[in-house]
Amino acid sequence: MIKNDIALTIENNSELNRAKSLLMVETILNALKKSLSEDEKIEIRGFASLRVVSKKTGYGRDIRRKKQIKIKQGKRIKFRPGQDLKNLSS
Amino acid sequence: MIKNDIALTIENNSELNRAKSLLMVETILNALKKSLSEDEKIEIRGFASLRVVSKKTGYGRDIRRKKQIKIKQGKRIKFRPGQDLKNLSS
DNA sequence: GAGAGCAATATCGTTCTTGATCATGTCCTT
DNA sequence: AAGGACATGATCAAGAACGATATTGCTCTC
Repeated sequence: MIKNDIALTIENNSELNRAKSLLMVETILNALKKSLSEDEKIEIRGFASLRVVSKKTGYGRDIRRKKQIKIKQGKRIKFRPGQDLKNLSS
Repeated sequence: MIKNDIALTIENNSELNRAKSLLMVETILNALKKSLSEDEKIEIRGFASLRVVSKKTGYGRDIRRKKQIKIKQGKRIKFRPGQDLKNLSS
């Protein structure tokens, strides 16, 4: 399933046309991104929760040269499946 | 950010009222769940991708009794942040 | 439909998640 | 506003993911 399919789902279940549906998908995604960028957690009961956690790993590996390389510290997005997703994937 | 906030985002960016917006969120989530339950992968460029992978770990741990316990094999949902999410969390 | 733009893959050592479960905290519905 | 429902945290060890990068393959845009 790709982004267009999601827009199609919106189109089929609302009074919005295709273009507006696609715009709607973008709007929602941007809202989610913004929420995460502001260090908020996203919690969608029954589906999943997303949260930003800090990375601790400070190394990596250069495959070609086969040696360790330094990695800049940063953050990571943690995804936790909710109850419904756990059921379908158990 | 929680589910109601997402519905609010829809309400503010479409001709849908609150109830329809909430219904829209459920519709989309159900489409995503169904997609995953059918072993499809979800790929939203610039945001993230979700895919179902089979679990390999076959053990667990009972904290109270402090001993290993068997775990039934099943599936797991893997989340991979897309470019935009990587940027905001780097 | 073609070209451009991301995602997928392989690699390997260290860090981190997975898994069950109860208690607690947070959210949603009545 | 309160109660019911669901997420969170703690716990431990072993197996899996993470990280960079270039190439390949799929997706999106025009």
